[in-house]
Amino acid sequence: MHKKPDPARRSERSRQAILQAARELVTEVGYAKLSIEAIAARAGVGKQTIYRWWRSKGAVVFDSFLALSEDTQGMALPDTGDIEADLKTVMRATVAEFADPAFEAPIRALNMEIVADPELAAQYRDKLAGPVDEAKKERLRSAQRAGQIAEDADLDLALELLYAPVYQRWLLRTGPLTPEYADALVDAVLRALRP
Amino acid sequence: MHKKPDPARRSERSRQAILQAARELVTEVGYAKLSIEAIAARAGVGKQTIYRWWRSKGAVVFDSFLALSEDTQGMALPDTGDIEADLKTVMRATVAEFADPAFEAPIRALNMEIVADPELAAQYRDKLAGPVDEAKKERLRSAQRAGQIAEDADLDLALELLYAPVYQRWLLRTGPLTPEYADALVDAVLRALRP
Amino acid sequence: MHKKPDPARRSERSRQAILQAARELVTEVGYAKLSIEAIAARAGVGKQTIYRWWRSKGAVVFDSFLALSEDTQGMALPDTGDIEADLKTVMRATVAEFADPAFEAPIRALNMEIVADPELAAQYRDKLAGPVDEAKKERLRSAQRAGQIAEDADLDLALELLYAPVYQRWLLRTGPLTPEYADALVDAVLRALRP
Amino acid sequence: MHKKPDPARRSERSRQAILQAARELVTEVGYAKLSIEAIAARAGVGKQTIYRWWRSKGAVVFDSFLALSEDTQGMALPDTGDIEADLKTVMRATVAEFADPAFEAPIRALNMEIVADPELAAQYRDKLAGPVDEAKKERLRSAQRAGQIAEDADLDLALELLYAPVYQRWLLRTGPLTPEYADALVDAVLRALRP
DNA sequence: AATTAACCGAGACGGTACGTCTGGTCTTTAA
DNA sequence: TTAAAGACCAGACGTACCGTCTCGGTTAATT
Repeated sequence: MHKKPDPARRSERSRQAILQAARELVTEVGYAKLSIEAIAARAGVGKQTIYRWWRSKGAVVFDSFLALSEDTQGMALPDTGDIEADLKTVMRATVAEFADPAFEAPIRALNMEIVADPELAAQYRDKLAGPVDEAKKERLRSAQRAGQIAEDADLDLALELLYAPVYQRWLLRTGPLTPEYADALVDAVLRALRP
Repeated sequence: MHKKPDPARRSERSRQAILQAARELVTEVGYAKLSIEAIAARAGVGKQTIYRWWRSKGAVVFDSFLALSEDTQGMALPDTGDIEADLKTVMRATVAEFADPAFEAPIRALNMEIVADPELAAQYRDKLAGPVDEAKKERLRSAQRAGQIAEDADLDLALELLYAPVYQRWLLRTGPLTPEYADALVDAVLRALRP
Repeated sequence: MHKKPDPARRSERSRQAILQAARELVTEVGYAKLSIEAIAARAGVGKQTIYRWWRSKGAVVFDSFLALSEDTQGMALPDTGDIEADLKTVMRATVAEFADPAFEAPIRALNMEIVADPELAAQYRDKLAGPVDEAKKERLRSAQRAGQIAEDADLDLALELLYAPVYQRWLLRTGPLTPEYADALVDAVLRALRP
Repeated sequence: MHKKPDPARRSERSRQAILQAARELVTEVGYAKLSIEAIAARAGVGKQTIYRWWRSKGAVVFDSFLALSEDTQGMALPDTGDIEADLKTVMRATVAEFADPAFEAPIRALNMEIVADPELAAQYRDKLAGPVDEAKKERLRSAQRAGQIAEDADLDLALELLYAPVYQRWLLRTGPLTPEYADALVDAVLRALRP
């Protein structure tokens, strides 16, 4: 019979050290060359302590990003009343973030994990993407109330039309991520959403 | 000094055996648990023969899919004169293909490779995605000539608006891939492209 | 500072459970594969309780045998007046005991411990071998008084001549342990000890 | 299915390095704390190379001693015509060898292995003990021819009477190993073997 | 009766080593 | 020269135990 570990006895110090080590190593050697052995060594922790609390290397890396963005919660998008200007601001920022080489390696690692592991994908949706998407939809609803977007527009689809092209370009490296691209994207999507 | 292998001397029988073994093993054990060792054993081939001709596990898997779709070349999209109907036909087919569980494992493996390895991504663009995209753009150009789409529309962006949402939904498992979804997507994109 | 445990507070129930578990496990999995972890689990006892009272795995196993043979104390050898007959009786019994496959594993384990650990060897001499050897020497002294053995014979050496060959045969598996062998041994040793 | 390695392809260089490393480490850290991991590291060899050719840690250590004494073969005992003097010379040397603290650790390790593993015990008999015992018996036969030992004496038993007591004293640390002890032993055994 | 100090079961912890698996290189033999 | 075969060095895998530690919960002997 398999006994589950008792979470009450979990060492917070070890947990933090492991997550930090994972974050550091992903940026240093990349996700593919990352080993649990190295994480344990860097964190000054026995390997078993990792295996006790995480299912896989991916779960550790995933949690290390979760922990990072726990303070990103509750943010709201700018609302100047001009949906076009606001969206362009947001999308230009998004595009710039993706283009930042410092985030390249870890975010790509995170995405590989999510693609490969449905369970992590679910966690990602619930804990990271979900709240952010809700904030984005709230801004779009505000635009609906202002009559800038059709009342019957499918906001989930709208979000996908806005973000999926950027995501795909970045993930598959199929094109440059420039501010002009962000603007063109917003223009096109707003045309599709016009009342 | 390192001598490059002479492609003329390459054993076609071994190459085919390796590609087939790779294809079989990807579907059987998944990409993550696939090993060069296992491919060599299944193909009845020395490991060196694999290392001589491919850079990495990913390159072998990638080639094994290339070989499969070599006959998919030169296809053209339907052109009944009604861009909306034609696109809905195509997108419904695309959505159905993605939803097919039989292709799930290998296609996901292929995408993981492309995401992780920029060189394979380039090959993918040139040899697989490129020709298909060109055919799709050709259909859109035909619609432009027919006045169904704005003359100055950015066709690359148009393709991304059509396909990226589907790709993202599938890759991140963020939503169901239904015919209704395909139709809604086409409707939205055509609104964005209207003259 | 390190505080020694207070023997008065020792749980007799735990002690017995540990010794019994050790005995069972030695016969089941052999001494080499025996672990303190397994003993603790089988005995339903915390690991610390073992470490508190014993220095090593060997010490536990050793004690578990000590406990078994605590009732063997105070026995005396047969004395019919005929040293040859008596010794043959005793040596035949000894040989039979060694040949019994049921005792093979645990006794071998005990011997490995004694060979490896001088401190346990000392305990063994004092608590197990010593009394038995004294009884054997007493029988030889009786034979000396009866004039069947030289008065100046070295009885320690005599015991070694009798028992070491049997012990060696058993330990190194260098030959069969038969009643005939026991008789031949007694004959030879008695020739060496003749007045 | 399990494939046996091909001995023809075995690397002699690796074999020697492993045996030497094993010999060094046994004397440095003792048998109990010896690890295959350490042997591989010291020998500059992959662990698999050890597991490929040896069943266990014990087998490696055993072989490392075998290799050492391969040149000890074919030796003969002194034969001055005086069996008592010759035996005392030999037994004093044997006793001195056992008492040498430099050989203590490795020889004890070797014996633990032989005691624990019947297969190694068989190898030990055939390759190490056998030839030496034959040489000893040859000397005794010579004494038989000279009329110093009974013609019908059991020479195997004679050897055991001579060597087992020394072996037991050393193994169980039950007494000192002095030249006087060697002499007393020879005296006693010769009395037992007298014609 | 309340306090208190030790033992107790339990099990997490930092570690070491296990025996296996794979990566990528090198060598041998045959075609 | 290429290929099959497979030994080699290297090192990560996930597991088993080590011996230490901390946690609540008895238990027994003082207060």
